[in-house]
Amino acid sequence: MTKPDTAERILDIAEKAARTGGYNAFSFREIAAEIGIKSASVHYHFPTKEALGEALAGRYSDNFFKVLGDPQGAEPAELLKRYVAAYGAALKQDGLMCLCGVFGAEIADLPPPVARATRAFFERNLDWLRQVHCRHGMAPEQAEKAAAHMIAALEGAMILARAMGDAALFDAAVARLS
Amino acid sequence: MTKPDTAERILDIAEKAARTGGYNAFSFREIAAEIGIKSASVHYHFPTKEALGEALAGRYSDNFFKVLGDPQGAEPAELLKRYVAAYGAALKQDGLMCLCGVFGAEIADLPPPVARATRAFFERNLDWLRQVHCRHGMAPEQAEKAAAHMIAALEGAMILARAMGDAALFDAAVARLS
DNA sequence: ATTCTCCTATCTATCAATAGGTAGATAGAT
DNA sequence: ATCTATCTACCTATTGATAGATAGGAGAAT
Repeated sequence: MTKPDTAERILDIAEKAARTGGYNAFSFREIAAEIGIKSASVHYHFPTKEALGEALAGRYSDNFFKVLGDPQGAEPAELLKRYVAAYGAALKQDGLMCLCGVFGAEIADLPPPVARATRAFFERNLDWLRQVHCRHGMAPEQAEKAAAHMIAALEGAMILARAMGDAALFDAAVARLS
Repeated sequence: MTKPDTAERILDIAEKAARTGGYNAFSFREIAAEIGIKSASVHYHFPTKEALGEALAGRYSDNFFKVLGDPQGAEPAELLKRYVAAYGAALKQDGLMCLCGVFGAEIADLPPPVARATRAFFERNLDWLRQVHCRHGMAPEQAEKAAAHMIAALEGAMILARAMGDAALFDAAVARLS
């Protein structure tokens, strides 16, 4: 039989809540209640909230880049299309914000380890995009700007679409990117 | 003498906290402590937290569009430059996020009146930009996309710059806009 | 085979801190 | 005498976190 893997379920539930309302939107008690255990048992798997938040951002980042694949792999144009689609999927399939987008908005109030993990996500994004743009024949200076622009447009597009309750606004906002 | 105008001070303090850590980052007690009154007195000016949040978003929006001015006023190119500068000022002068950007990221967890006021901010943004772009000779369809794109890029650029602790990333991300 | 030991994962029970909110009193100004 | 703005004192709910007990399984020692 498939083992419950409580730690994974904790992360799943916490991620969903965090991507809806930020770092304060998930609590040990709510997570425990949804699984059907006690809040003390959640502390067994993640000793503190900041440890849970850090694991959350780390797993989200890893999953994200597993989908994107090697920046030196497929054709640059194809990779960029895949990049935009990854954000779109997070919004439309999950119906949620980007976890690190939410954390990024409130970064100054996050515990240092969570803030670090959030920063790492954006650093990896910048790095991945810089590589792809350079392969596409762009000068390093321009690649840097293009990378920052793409991240910004996609994170902002998610906020705008969710705020207005209109997923079509996401597509409108990022139409010029791909 | 200048009267204290407690309500205004409450809004100032709450706005700063909210633009740092979102809706849960400001509390009646913290606001009261910073002013030097009791939390019950804050309830006198704003009966509930959602009323305070709503007033917060409303005032932020009004101030923002007072800076921008009439979309039918100055030259379109000049207006767009002013628009980008307004976001840049919010980030660099205040050192804070856009209030409605933070609220937008956690909109699904906000009390309905606060969510409405946040949506109204973005609606006004879309409207203002649509008008300016149309005046600039853009077709309505393209103006809609361009408007959504600008809002998204600017909100996202603020998140990225704050998350990475590097204001230059804001300029890099929005370089192509103006 | 039985017993002892250890680890895993959960439980009960509780703590101190903080949250938003309310009732009712009070001082001062109009 | 009324209104404004504050106070004191309290309530209930929720938060993250901890101490200590418990049940069950795995492996080793007898």
